[in-house]
Amino acid sequence: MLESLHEWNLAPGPARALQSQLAQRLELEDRIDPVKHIAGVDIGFEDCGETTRAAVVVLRWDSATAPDLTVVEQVVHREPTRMPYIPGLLSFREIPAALGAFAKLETSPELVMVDGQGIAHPRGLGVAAHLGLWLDLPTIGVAKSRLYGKHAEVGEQRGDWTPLLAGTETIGAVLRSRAKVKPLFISPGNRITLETSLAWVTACLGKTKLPEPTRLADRLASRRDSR
DNA sequence: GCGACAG
DNA sequence: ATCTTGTCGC
Repeated sequence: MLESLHEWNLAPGPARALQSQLAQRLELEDRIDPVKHIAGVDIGFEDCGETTRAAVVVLRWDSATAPDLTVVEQVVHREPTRMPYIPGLLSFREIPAALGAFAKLETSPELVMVDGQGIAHPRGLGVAAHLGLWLDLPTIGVAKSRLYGKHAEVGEQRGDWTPLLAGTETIGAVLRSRAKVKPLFISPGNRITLETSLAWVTACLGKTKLPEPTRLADRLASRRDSR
């Protein structure tokens, strides 16, 4: 479609304007089909950054055997890097490759966890939120550091969390996913609330800092297991 | 004008 | 993000 051809080739100014527009289309209430498969997404780079590699890992969620998660499919997609990293415009650099990976997927996840911010973004459209609009799926942003918002100190215990604030509005949560480790920044992307996002991230937490979907996608995108 | 700044 | 070995600790 015409719009898609231009969406990924915008200059910084127009890109920021588009983010503000698209943010208004986000659904911040739960609209989630019964969850049977959860996908984790992450992007990596090769050839000194010339090639972008998107990785998607799909895990099976069994309410009966939960929190046991089994990998049912994993896909890697490579394509030329289209633009440099610019704080606040990460989605324009990573989403094209991510969509390529999803296109190769045979399984259809009902929930997606993305390495990056959801609505915890200057214009309310982090990579997880932007991808959620394109896939029309519930997405959760799971970032390893802060981009936007303020917060109090987080408790030391695993599971402790404190709201991430933009003025008086809560846009996410700073979660201590594991004791003695830097906290995670969780924020809803699309079709999900912060409360539900926290519940799913917590449910997918293994013994490491990152929830399984993102942890496995990270490993796959980081070049080690991808070949 | 001076910082801050996902991956 | 990426370049990179060993090493300290639960």
